[in-house]
Amino acid sequence: MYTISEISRLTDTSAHTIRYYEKEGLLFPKRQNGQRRYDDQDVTWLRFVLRLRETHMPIEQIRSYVTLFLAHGEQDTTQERLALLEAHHANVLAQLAALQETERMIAEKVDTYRRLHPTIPAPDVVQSSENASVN
Amino acid sequence: MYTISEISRLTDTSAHTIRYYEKEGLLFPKRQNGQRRYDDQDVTWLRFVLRLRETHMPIEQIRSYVTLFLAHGEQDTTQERLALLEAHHANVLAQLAALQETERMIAEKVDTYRRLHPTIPAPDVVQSSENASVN
DNA sequence: CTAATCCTTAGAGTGAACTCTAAGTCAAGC
DNA sequence: GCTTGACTTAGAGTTCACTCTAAGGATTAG
Repeated sequence: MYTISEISRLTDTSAHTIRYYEKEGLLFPKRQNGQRRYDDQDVTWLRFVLRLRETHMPIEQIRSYVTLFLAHGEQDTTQERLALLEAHHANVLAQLAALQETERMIAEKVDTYRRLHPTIPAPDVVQSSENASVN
Repeated sequence: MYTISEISRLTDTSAHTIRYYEKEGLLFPKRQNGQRRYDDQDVTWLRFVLRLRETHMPIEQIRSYVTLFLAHGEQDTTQERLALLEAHHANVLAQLAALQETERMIAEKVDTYRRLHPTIPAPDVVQSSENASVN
């Protein structure tokens, strides 16, 4: 069982943010004499939440997911949760595609720069001179 | 030569945003009797800017890049521009890595769901039943 | 015992990137 | 010439996700 400062250290996230996430309904730790206590499962869950955030899933959507999870027991919310997850999955795949295309564009631009200016040291790229225009 | 409403349509970006980008120093179209006119190069450039934004390059950094470009002629700003681009390139690669890992986590979770609930139709996944816990 | 950590409420502040409005003027296309 | 679109300035408003503060009280660890 971890205190807030411990999980804060473990996940490299400020206690402020962790309390904020709780207020937003993303976390729900146990309490010991009023103080928050987090177990390993909570740590794992927070890490997953942070990952979702890194991939720009809005807090509100994460909350929907959690809400469905908590509603489970009264009704079977599996399908809805699966749908949410798959929607975000699609989203992540789209982000991946966009990133890859941009990556390609940038790499190409960098390459063109290098070809135009063979004087600049490159980290292991074979250069051929050619003409092209770059912004 | 396109008007603002035309480039707006072409890039699926509001005229508001396009003027905002110009105010922020990212665009600099020609003028005809005071009205903005965009050529194909401007369209290409705007598209590149949008891509950079999609990959979360801050406007300020894009502006730095543009500023260097405009300063070119007085001095050679190639190295600085290259540095900026490569920094963002590294950034994009990091984003890619994060996304891929999250993608894997989500795919795994979806898979576990499916394994726990073989009743839900899956789009071409062979299922084996096993027990596991999912959030 | 004492210092460090934690709690709460309630709200203010921040920064980024838009997004929109209003008012009045001017240009373009048919 | 009329309608539609474009212009400007200047600023207000919005959304999102934090981020921080203050005040006063409780708990924990050494």
